[in-house]
Amino acid sequence: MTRPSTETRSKLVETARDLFHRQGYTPTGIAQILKESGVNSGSLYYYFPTKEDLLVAVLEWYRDHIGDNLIDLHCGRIEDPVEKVFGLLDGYRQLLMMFEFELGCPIGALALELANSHPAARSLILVNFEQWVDTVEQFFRAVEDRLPEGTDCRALAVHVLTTMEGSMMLARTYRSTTYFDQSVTHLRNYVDSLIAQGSTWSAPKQPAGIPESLDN
Amino acid sequence: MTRPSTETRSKLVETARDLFHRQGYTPTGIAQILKESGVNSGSLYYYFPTKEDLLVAVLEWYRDHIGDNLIDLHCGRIEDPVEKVFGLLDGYRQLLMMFEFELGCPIGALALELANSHPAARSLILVNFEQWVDTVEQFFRAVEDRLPEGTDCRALAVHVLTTMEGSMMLARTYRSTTYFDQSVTHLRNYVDSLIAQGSTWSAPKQPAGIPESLDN
DNA sequence: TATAATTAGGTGATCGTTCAACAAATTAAG
DNA sequence: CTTAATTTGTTGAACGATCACCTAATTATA
Repeated sequence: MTRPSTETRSKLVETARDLFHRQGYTPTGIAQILKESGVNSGSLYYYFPTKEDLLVAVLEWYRDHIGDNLIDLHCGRIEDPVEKVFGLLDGYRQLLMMFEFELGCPIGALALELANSHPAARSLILVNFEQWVDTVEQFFRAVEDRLPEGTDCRALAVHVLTTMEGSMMLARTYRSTTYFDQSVTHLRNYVDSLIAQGSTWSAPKQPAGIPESLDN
Repeated sequence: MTRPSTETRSKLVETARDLFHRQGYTPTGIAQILKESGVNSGSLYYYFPTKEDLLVAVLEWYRDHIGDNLIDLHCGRIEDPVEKVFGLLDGYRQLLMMFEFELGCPIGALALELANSHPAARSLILVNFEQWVDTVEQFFRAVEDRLPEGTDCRALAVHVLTTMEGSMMLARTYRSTTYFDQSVTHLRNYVDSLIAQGSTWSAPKQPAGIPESLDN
């Protein structure tokens, strides 16, 4: 049975993706991936010489499907760009509740687990974050005229991402969306205040911290 | 040498704390803890029947020392409560830079790693978060009169925590404080707007999401 | 002498990984 | 068209290393 060339490979990526999401990278053993995918070890190592190569394939899958999976799914039908942002956050909220807080942001969890030890994973996680921020940035750019003049839409999108990641962390720890909701409510309140400000006032002032360039 | 009763034990907790912080719980092996602490395996299992018991001891240590370590250390000399909040965040920023983004929030990383699989750890992580939020809440309460009437200081403190955790995640991934700074700047901008609002306007409206009680 | 604590050499199980043999599909030769 | 050679993919039993953990003997304290 050598015909379904890529089928075995993609089944491995799919199984690994699910297990890494639920359990993390290190706690997930090769044996478990083999068992749940119904693939033998030799086939796995035919496609992925090391476990880390499989991890890279999973992160590449996320990179290539983040658009389909998150953005369009959660906020495709909403028209107002600002509502799209919070529709996206609500999508994550639904994910939390649907799987009883066992699943969070797959990228975020892997980020903290692997940032120090797996350089290849780190740079792919970085790319995933960039794409996420890109998307939210576009939403804000679409309403740039409603925001205070000179507002950095990308920095604002970054703030949305950090709020989301932090909120997911608390939600999974507390097994409750209470803190998630509280934090997102404050974020919404902030964005609202920016828009209210935008019609009359000027831009928010620049960072107080020491500026530094991004080096990846 | 049985005299220094707690010395062996506390050396184990200290070593485990450091390794869990740098590498995470699962990737840290008992053998490494024994090697770096200079303790034999029998002694470890005399105090901690399982690896998870050692983890619990580490989290209890954080619980009992969070006041000394984080709050007083980073923002003890600052007088204005709002500045204390952002002084605390700056403390984490310094931690990131001092250890070249290898160290983040020890609780946050463990939260994502263990929330699903280790119930005892989860509830202790929860307690640590609570203490952190308590502290920041007190800071906001001290300036409650400057905030819009009816502002939920605890919810605002939660928002600070989520921003911090999310910002640390991005900082460690990007190995840069740029995004950290951008997010914190927006948080500061928000708090400033609340204070500006507080002198004239009313409270921010209630959460849009479905309210839910905290169950731990 | 009773107890608290440490030493150090183990245990079986699981870790990620390897590999020789094999089967199916593709290509090339007759 | 048939057949042989080659490539592509799969099988499943192993490998050594490390995993968390155990325990009998020993030392120190009270």
